Amino acid sequence: MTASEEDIQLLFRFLNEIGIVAQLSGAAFEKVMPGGMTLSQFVVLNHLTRLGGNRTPLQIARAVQVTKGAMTNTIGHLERAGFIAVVPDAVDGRSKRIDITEPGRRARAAAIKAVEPELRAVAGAVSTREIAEALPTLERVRAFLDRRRNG
Amino acid sequence: MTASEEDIQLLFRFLNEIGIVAQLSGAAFEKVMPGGMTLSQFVVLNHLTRLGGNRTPLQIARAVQVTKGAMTNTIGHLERAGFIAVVPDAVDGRSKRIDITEPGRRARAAAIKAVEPELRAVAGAVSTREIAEALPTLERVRAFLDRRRNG
DNA sequence: TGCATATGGTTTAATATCAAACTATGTGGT
DNA sequence: ACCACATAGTTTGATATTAAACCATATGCA
Repeated sequence: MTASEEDIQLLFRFLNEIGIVAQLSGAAFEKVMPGGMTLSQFVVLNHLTRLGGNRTPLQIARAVQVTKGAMTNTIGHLERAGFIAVVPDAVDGRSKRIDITEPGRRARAAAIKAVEPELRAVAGAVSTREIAEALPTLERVRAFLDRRRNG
Repeated sequence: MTASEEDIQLLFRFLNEIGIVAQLSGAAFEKVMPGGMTLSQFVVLNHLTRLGGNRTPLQIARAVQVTKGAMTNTIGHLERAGFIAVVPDAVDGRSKRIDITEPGRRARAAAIKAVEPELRAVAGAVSTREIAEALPTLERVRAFLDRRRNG
């Protein structure tokens, strides 16, 4: 079945709305972050915590959808802050291995604590049931765009 | 009813997913744009087309959620490209009035034509019915964040 | 072994964005 | 009329990001 004109309009509005929500929530996030932690920095710490450490910068960059150059920058900040440990890869001389440190874990926990009130506020305004229903759709869209980007 | 821990987790994932979709779709958008038109530029042209011209830069900035500084920049590009007309406001000496031009309309149409295949591809991968269902939720979240940002 | 090519990471140049300072104009109250 | 304050837009300085060039190391193949 081919998409009608209204379908296109709909999708357009959908993506437009997503763009704005992303912008607003990202800004709100950084506003409450302690110690000037950045969203990108947090995302890396979170990734390392949830999926485990011992990852290369490139792996992380791909996972969080930024270029390697951007990851070099973020990694630098996190390392200078003492939130991650960076060691050369034992077997591949080109590569590095990243692990979160104890201070890093604490910083992540503090960050989560800081956003929690914001998230609660959202949860108070929008039923979590509909959020739960919308999430799979978002995931499908993301998966599609992801696939399309790579090939 | 107060939000449970899982609700918070859910919302977090939700917003995270939104951030990634926004990034991927924005990048995909600019990739197919003709003449190096930028997403922000398109958004302004689109806004002027849909809601009518004779608007001030500040109105547009607020509508599309960027700072006035960013709007100064975007307006400059669009004007240099001949896509908008900028005239001083007749009654308020501080202000300007923006209108889209014929070339601007054509550029917008061309832009839409260029993204259409992309949107069709998305529509092929994700049912438009679920998109339609998710949209109101997004709008509610956006409205909330918007309200919260301002006051 | 050695060379072509691929891959991990850094650097560079350009750009968009933001917050905050600044300029100029309008507005309201005394 | 004046002065304090608000508002529209621009400018400035900092920063994150990207794409592309660049370096160093690995890998595959002759």
